[in-house]
Amino acid sequence: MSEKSKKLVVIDGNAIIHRSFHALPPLSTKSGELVNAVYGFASTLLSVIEKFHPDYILATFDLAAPTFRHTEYAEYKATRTKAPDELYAQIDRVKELVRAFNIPIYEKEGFEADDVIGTVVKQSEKLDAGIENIIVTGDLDTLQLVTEKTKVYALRRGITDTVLYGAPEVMERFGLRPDQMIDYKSLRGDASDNIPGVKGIGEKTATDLLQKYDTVEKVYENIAEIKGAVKDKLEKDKAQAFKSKWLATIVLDAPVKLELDKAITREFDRPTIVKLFQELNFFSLIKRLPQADANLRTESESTNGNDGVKDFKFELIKEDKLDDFIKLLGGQSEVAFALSTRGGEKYFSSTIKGVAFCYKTGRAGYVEYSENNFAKLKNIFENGSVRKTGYDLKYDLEVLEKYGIGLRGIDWDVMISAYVLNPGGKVGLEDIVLEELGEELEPAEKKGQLGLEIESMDEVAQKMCRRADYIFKLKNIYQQKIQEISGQQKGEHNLKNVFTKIEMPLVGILAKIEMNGIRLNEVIFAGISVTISKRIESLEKSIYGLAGTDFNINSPRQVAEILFETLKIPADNIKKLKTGYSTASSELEKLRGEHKIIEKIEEYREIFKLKTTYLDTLPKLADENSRIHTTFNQAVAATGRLSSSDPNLQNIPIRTDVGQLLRTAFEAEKGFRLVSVDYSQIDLRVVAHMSGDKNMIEAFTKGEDIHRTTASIINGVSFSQVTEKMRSKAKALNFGIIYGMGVFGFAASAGIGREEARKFIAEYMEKFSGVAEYMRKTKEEAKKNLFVETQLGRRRYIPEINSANFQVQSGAERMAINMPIQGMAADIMKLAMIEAEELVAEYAGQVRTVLQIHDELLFEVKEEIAEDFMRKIKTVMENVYKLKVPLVVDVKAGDNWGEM
DNA sequence: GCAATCACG
DNA sequence: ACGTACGTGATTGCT
Repeated sequence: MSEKSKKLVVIDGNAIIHRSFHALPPLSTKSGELVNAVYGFASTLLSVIEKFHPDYILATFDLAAPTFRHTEYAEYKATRTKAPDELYAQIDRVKELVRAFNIPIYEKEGFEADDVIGTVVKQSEKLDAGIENIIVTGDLDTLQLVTEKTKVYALRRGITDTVLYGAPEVMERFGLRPDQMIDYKSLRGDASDNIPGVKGIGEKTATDLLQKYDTVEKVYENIAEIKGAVKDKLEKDKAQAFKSKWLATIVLDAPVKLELDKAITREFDRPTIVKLFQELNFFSLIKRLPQADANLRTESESTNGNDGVKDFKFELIKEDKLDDFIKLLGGQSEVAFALSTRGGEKYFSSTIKGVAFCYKTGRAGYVEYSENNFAKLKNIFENGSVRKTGYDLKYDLEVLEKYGIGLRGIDWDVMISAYVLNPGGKVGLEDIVLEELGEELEPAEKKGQLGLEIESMDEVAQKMCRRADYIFKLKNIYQQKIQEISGQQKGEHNLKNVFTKIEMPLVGILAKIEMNGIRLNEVIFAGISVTISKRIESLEKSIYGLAGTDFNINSPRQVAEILFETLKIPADNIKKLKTGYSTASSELEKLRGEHKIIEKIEEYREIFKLKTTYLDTLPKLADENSRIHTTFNQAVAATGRLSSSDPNLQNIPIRTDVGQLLRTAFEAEKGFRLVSVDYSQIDLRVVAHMSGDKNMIEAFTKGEDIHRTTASIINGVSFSQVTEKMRSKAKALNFGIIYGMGVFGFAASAGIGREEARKFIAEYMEKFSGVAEYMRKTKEEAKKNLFVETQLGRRRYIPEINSANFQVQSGAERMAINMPIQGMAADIMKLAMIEAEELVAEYAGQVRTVLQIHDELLFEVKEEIAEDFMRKIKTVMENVYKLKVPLVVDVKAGDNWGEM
């Protein structure tokens, strides 16, 4: 064959659906529809198109009606357990997808997909055109169809690992010709289809017999030659063997007709597929869609009402045009902008390359950075009546500030709006453009091989203008979505207020906190570091001595090997992981006293962690004033909390002695004090408020120690009779409430047996019936709505709440319980930060906010006014939101964080 | 790039 | 019968 032959791909729909359904995790859409099999099918289809570039594609499916095999042989496939409804529901989705791809569907009542496949493949083989057939399937049932012209492309282990079977590959794997696969099944049987075969003959014997005698028929013709048990078995099941052969033989003349011209791989309906993929949340697959040619693309996009590509005009604004451009921008009430920067994630290490402004959809201009250009643009940036939309404005705010530009008129941060609409979801600009507009956006910074910029100014301009344009469009989409959801929410609290009254005002505040930074005393750190290094060395030595050998203490695997193999410490109670026994601290704790090495390892772990994560790292990040600047992530946590990274300053140690010591290095500048303000028991107060539980409200109203009160109620003793033990169990119980505990989890954290734990929980639920009822209702609502909300209207979607998988569902229930609590505490703290900022402003220059650690705010305050500030901030924070119980704030001051 | 571990609220 | 409390981020080892 000198000419390149044409290719026909025949897709075995049901086989791929089954394979994907069982091999893939239960992916579901936002609306809770399970779509893992659809995903597997779509992904397979795209890889097949990419890999084979077929000239023709068609898909086959089984139909529900019984086939001729069932009619003739009642036991056929009788042992199959019916697949769950969740699988059947996906078949229609797959067909919808196949239609959108303009791929013809072949199916025939009374026949199985395999018969349809066999028939069309034979018909194709008979054509003169010299077509190469490729059967795409999830099992090996069609291997018998392999010939010179036909191959089988099968998925194995998951859906990414694949094998292409031609005759040589079949021979290699089974030691038989493809057509012998029928005979092989006749003897060996096939449990999944309930094809009996010959009882007692397995893979090995079947292969041996067929290698010698070729077919089942010839095996029986030569039965006299065969000896012993095999002969007996063959004779006993002779009828069954031939019946099996009949069952296993794929029909090659089913009443279907291959119509090649209708199977031509044609331009598929891109907008429909993009829309379908969006609906199914297959964003990664949109990217993998083959590019349609340019003509078709424009045409299809305009029919989609999406004029983004066609009607997009951008301009590189040169100096002589800048005044006109600024005039144009100054006349707008609303613009979107995208700042182009170079130099990294952190504002203090980046420089401005330029900026694109979009003043209406499809119209944007890019201005390259120069001192002169930006001196002029400053007027626009600082003009509050030109409302601005951007993406991750906190960063832009910081970078511009460095250039002496104070951004004003901040209206909309697209990243934040994406977050409030789906917290925990992806919020990268590339991600949301794909998600909302179905288009691919190239990443902001394109690096050449040496990390050098390789783009021309025109390219940069176009790219940034496009970004600004997308930002504008996304704002409109998100605004509508937020409006829509808010309309469905009752009362004054809704998502729109969460966005405009909480999240947007916070953007600028967080920028300030980040820029303030916190002062680190590097000398203290260096001192601790020296002491700790020595201790680590000595621990290493004694651990190696006790183990009798050197090993890497930082490798959990090697630690497990030493403990449980070398030293033979009994591992009965130890949790097992995929890789072997766990050596987590909770497990090591159980082993204390078994061997001296345990405590050493525990101590080694603890201080090694402190050294590598904090002592060695933080000093490197300090600026010329010894201040460290974290990044607060406002669009990450699914509950509404902030998170902190690069470095994370929300997890500075405190629980251990060394941890405490470490905190003393975080200090106030000379002439200032650190003031720490933290909400006392805010999570439990929120629970009391939300549930309206009588006992809890009473305890907080009276200002009692909540854990002690809980202990006294649960144990039925008076307040003064509560022992430390009782209190600590009650504390674990209260934490459990917040986390949606189970018996096991509570038992583990309280250090008691399961039976005792069960009793405690039961007792709790009875005495705190308001809490129990609240939890029940929350779950019920979550199952109905597929989301939960805080009282202020912040929402989290939890589609897995109705999962058929018990474990997934329980996990979702715990999230549903926890989010309104943790989320409302976060809402309150965010409101407090906004009001605190007003107070901070009153003390211009004498107070700066330096950190937020979920329920604590840290300020750096001029000594003279510290007392005054402490009094006022307490009042502000305690009155920021009215609960059914008082909000209590503890205020402390010190020269460093460790003192408090 | 993931698993295991551990720092915090 | 199953695995086990919510939410984060950083480090190390290992494939």
